[in-house]
Amino acid sequence: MIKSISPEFIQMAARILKTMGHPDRIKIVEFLESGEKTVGQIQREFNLLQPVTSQHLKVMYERDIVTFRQEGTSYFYSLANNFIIKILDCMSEVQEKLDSGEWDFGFSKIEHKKESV
Amino acid sequence: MIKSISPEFIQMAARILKTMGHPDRIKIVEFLESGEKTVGQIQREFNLLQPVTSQHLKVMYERDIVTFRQEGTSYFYSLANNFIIKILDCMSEVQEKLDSGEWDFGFSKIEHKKESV
DNA sequence: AATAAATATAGGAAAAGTTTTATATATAGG
DNA sequence: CCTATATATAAAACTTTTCCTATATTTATT
Repeated sequence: MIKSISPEFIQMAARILKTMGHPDRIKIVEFLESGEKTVGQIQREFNLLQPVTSQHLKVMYERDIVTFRQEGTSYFYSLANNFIIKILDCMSEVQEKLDSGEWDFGFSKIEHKKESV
Repeated sequence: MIKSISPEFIQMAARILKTMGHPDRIKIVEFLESGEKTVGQIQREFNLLQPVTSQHLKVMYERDIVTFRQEGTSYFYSLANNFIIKILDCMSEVQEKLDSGEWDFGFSKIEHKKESV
């Protein structure tokens, strides 16, 4: 029997994948994997503008990717669910395969167009 | 030791996740998991307009998610790499956990706002 | 050669996402 | 109270997607 993914799940997954489809956000989420971080820590870690950092976090909060707790003027953000962790795991597995040469996508280059648009 | 994902990989992953962040495209890719399909088969399976189907496939082709072979007037599309399969696996694992009640994201509601007191 | 079938491409409008600059809010410390 | 710090929010300018309608291209068939 073939697995079938339910429509509601697909909707939810699409929202999450789309949201995660941004380099900064992948980095942030990966950073959060090691534990909660304040906005300032995240901002400094990746050299982001403060509003950009806040906005990424806000979007991810609205989409249930991160959550936070406030303590004084600090906001500690952390991962909100296991799906995200799964996705991170998935990514590192894939990177391992690529590193080991077991897989080769043939598009190690960032730029890579078969067709211009 | 903490895994670290390389910058180039992050760029690539972001592109793929973003592209996969669309319900139709998740469905299409899942459909392709069982083997190559023509545009018409895909279109009929999900009741999509023909140009929409073609466009999704074109975008996914440009981003190395699918590939195709032509035979007469038919274009047979199939999955282009293992990352995609990993992502699909990841999604079905997550769905299983949700179904079994082992996990609960608690966000069935679409709207969900951070409100001050 | 004419036609049909399958699919691609083009163009534009609407929607969604991103970035920048500016400002507001809330808390802690003096 | 006043000020500094940390973070959020707002608004506008852009940039990218997405979706729709229309049309083009290619191959097969008659």
